[in-house]
Amino acid sequence: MEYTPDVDLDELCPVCGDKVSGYHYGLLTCESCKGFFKRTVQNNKKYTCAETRDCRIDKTQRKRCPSCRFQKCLHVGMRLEAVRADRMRGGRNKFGPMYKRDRALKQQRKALMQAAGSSHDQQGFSVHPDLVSPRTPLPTAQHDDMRCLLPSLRCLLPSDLPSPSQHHGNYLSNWTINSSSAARAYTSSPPPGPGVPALVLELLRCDPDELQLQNKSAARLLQEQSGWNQHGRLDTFRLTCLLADQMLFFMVDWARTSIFFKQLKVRDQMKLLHNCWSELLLLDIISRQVLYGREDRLLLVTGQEVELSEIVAHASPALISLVQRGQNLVEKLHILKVDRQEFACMKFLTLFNPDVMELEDHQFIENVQEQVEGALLEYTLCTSTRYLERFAHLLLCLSELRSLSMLAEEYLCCKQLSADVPCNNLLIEMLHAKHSWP
DNA sequence: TTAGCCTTGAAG
DNA sequence: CTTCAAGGCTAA
Repeated sequence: MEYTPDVDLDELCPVCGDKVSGYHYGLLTCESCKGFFKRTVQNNKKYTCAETRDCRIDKTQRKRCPSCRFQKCLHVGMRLEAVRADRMRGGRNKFGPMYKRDRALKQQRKALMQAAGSSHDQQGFSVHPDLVSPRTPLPTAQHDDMRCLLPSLRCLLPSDLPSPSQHHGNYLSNWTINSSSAARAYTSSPPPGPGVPALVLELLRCDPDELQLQNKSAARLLQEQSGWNQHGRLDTFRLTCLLADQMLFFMVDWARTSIFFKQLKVRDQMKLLHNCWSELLLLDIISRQVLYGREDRLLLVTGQEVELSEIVAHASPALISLVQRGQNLVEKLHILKVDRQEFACMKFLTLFNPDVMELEDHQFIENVQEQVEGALLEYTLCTSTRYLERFAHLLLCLSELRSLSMLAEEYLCCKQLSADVPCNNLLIEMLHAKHSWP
């Protein structure tokens, strides 16, 4: 078993891919990007891109476009506040504890990956190499402060840690909005980059960190698996439901802390989520494939991969057609090279659906829909020459997503009728909600 | 301007 | 005391 004592330093700089030299301005970066970021912020430098604001930044080309380099610095999560206005040397800043937590998280992640890798090898699972040395931004303070929200754990595993009391019984009915922590999350937004609409940046900031999702879901899955292994073989479908259930909790957590959504009354929040949960779930899976996935494999939220051929080999015709339609959509979005910004907009467009019946704050929801649509259009205008066509394609994908999600819900309903779905979880609550509204 | 190495100094 | 992420310096 390979062991590297210096866990942090074998990673690559998320900006340019060079060797990292330590934590700088919020995350692990190389020495040169540290210096570049410092010079840019200290001297209040303004750059302009001579190309189309999407220059590749790597070790050999990082000097060519400072504009895109700085943009990337901000995008991966380097923090302006960490550059000191008074230029005081030495000492520590408020990020110290965050660095410490991040180190612990990485350590834990590494152990998890080793455990997951060895225990899944016989089952055809593998671990995505890009995710072992991540290219996603590091967790920020706001994510670290978020408590681990897994109330479903309570119902499925009663012996587990106690969860907050508001999560007893019906998961959504008496769920409360923690506005103070939500407000804190958006107090310091980076300055809008050239061409990227401020709202798009804001929506992107609401996106959870992929690595944290991985850690939480992988830990949960391993725990479940160890429990099952004592009593018999693990059931794949049951495991899938568990994973979907987990993803639903992440989704609810994302929504409740997101801009606009947190301003809504709980009743409207529930209606919106009940309406679009399956779309958001699929969009989440699909965006993961487009952004990080590899061909002919399904990348799970846990960071594990499953061969598509393996799924198809064991699936019913209904499931096979679902998988194929999903793959077509992945392919389409992949060709379009849809990025995180656009996916973030698409998530909000899906969530803020003004067609939902009996909304109390219908006007507001319609406004949000229009604002996000406008921001997405503006964004495509900056990033694509054939922006109208691109924008139309993206909306078309959303409508395909809608019909796909309806098929998926039908599939789940059939499965549930045959009592294959484990009951008493958020997935089933969502499945039933749409039909049981007054 | 860049990027590797140096100095500093509060936190642990 | 040690640590290590800030800022500083300087040759290329």
